[in-house]
Amino acid sequence: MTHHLLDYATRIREQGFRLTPQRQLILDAICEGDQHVTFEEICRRVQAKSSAINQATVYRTLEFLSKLHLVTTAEISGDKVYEIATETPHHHLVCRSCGAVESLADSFLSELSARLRQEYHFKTELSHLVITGVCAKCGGDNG
Amino acid sequence: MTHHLLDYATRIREQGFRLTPQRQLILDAICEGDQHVTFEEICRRVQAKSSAINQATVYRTLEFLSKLHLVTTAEISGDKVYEIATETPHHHLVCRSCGAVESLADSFLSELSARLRQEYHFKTELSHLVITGVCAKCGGDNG
DNA sequence: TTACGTGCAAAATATTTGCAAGAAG
DNA sequence: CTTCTTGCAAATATTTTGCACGTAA
Repeated sequence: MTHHLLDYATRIREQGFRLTPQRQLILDAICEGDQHVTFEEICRRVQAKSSAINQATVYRTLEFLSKLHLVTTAEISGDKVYEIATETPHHHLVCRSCGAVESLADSFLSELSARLRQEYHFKTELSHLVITGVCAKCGGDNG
Repeated sequence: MTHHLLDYATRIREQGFRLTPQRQLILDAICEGDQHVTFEEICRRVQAKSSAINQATVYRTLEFLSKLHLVTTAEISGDKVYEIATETPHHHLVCRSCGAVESLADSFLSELSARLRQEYHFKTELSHLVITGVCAKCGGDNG
């Protein structure tokens, strides 16, 4: 996952905010996790690089980045997780048994979105949908 | 929403647990909310009827009822909410703008479930899926 | 230089736990 | 009776806040 830090910098500055080392580190920390990252994990990564970033700053920064739509949030098996917001939305299959997380292309949901739009006039904003179930490995599924 | 308390009683006793007044009150409180209820709301309702039920009991009971699959949980715009588990699953459309919550029949998701099962061997357990977006009223949608 | 951001520590919230007393079955 | 449950209060955990100092632009 490439980390277009310059883009982030621009998008932050465009809104009249500053790009601080703390914000960079936190963005890095989220990017490095190849998928979802918890608050705890973000703190760990960030503090490995710069020992003294305050937790309060992490809380404030995550809220800040969410407001700017640079970061999205979801809840996976009871844990709040963060992820870099991407151009093309994607979603996740989470196995209730082994906890495995698999990505799911947005196209899988386009039909559903279309129906909801037509029948309910509801415009889905599925940037980060989490679908729970049992994966192939755990289900002993063979058809 | 009918409250088949006897059924709950049976299902609780079947597992070797007891049906206490506290558990009844908490089940009532969840049923009375015509849709999702927060922890806070449950406490309020419960304490309106029996002034002195401890919060710790509510926490423990909700966990207990979840384990028995009598109650389901979801996260709606950052709030953990509880709902009575129904025979036929149903889901929710939540408007990010006005907060309105609309129910969605499970049939809307059957196609998606089928595809995930076929292509991923993933068995969905969508007891309480929350889809965020913008509702007709807020979207100014007309087609 | 001038707000915007951060660190810090304390406050406010939220959740969990141990244990003795109470009660359902 | 038996042991599952509750209440209570204390222990933890989590998140928020105020304020003075630091710093990006």
